[in-house]
Amino acid sequence: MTSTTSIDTQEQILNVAEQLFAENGFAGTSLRSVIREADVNLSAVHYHFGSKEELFRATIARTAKPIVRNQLKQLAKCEAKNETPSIEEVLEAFFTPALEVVLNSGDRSINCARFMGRCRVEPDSVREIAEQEFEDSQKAFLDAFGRSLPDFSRTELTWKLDLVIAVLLRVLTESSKSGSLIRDNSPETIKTTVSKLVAFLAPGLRS
Amino acid sequence: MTSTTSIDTQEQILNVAEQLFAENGFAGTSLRSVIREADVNLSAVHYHFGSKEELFRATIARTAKPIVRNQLKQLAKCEAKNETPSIEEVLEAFFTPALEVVLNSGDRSINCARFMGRCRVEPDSVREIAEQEFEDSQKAFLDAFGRSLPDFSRTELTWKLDLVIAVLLRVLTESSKSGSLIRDNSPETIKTTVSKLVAFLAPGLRS
DNA sequence: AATTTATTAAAACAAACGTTTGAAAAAAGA
DNA sequence: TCTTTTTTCAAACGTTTGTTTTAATAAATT
Repeated sequence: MTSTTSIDTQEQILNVAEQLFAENGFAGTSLRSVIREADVNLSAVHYHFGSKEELFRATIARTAKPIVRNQLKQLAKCEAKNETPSIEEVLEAFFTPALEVVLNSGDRSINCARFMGRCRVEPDSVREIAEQEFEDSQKAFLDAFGRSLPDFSRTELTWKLDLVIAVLLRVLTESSKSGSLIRDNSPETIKTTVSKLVAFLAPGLRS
Repeated sequence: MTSTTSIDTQEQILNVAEQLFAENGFAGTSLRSVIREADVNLSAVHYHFGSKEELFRATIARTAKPIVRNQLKQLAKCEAKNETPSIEEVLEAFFTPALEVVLNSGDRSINCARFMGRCRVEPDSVREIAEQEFEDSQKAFLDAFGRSLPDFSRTELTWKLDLVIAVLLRVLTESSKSGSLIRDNSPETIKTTVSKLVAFLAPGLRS
């Protein structure tokens, strides 16, 4: 079935595509620049993925799926322990999986962070592809916000969750730069980053 | 010198370029799509601006210059009144001019907001052009943060200012959508939006 | 070993890209 | 009015784009 070399080809294309999509966006990335750096034939991308758009979908799905899965799992766990968890716990369940998945991606960490950030500002047609991959998480956490902060309207919680995501993505995107919130990829760095983020945002969410 | 028709041509190109750069980014926007919608000749953009890159620079400069000027003015004013203003006053001096300029741009409001947001995630070569236009403001407000929050290190204040900008841009970008923080362009909406933003961020900045 | 399937390779396609050119038209200055 | 400058226009330049086609090679199956 799936021979070793073909898996390598697919993965190599995905890795390079992730980097170039992150740096130059969907429109700014040509398939030829991808195959040049991935050292594969131009036809390989159409053979394995079908089109440029399908390649984009596969690229975001690879990162989004484990994040969403772990976010929902951690949210469920903290709601099992406590019927109405605090907003701090909800934020923790939101941030931790994202930071873990991204920061534990080895060499891909920075690309995968910047790629997610970039997805959010792609043109509508491209952005929708990415948003589909996160919509389960987004819906679940908006509900969780509603239970933890019952005094606010749905619209108020909507823009607040939106800003929480903006902050998370900014932190991930800038994680490699000097003066960043994130210093390394160790487990305790993730924990302290999460609590810094929670401390930064929780008061404003209650206000 | 500058005939009426030529000013109209330049402005029309700038308006359309702003919209398309905002929607599709620098690489995703072709000069041909600009001139098509602006209803001018292809050569007009090279005649008036020189190149696609120079057109981009002119587009961001038009919005950035009045924002930066008013931010610095308001910051100076509030520091004249009070040697060490509170972080709330500093945030207010940062947010108000940006919201005013963007929301008072008539039809261009949404394009000009989304364009600024997009500039921040352009590839390095393009992003630098935009960052040059804001660097005076960014430097001044980092210093102001340092005076208002003397207990934090420069690196801590750097990522905090960075997140403040991320939140501001997200609010501006989403200003047209339902469930947004901003409901209309009236002066009192600007004031209440600013105080909501200040309330949302100031506690986290002190933490 | 023979045959079928999966994968890679090279070449070509029309369409769209940023930029340049040289001439026509419009506006301004004398 | 005549001359000069400014602005517009159509056409073409050489590249690059995503995709398709056809053939060659490698791997798996029988």
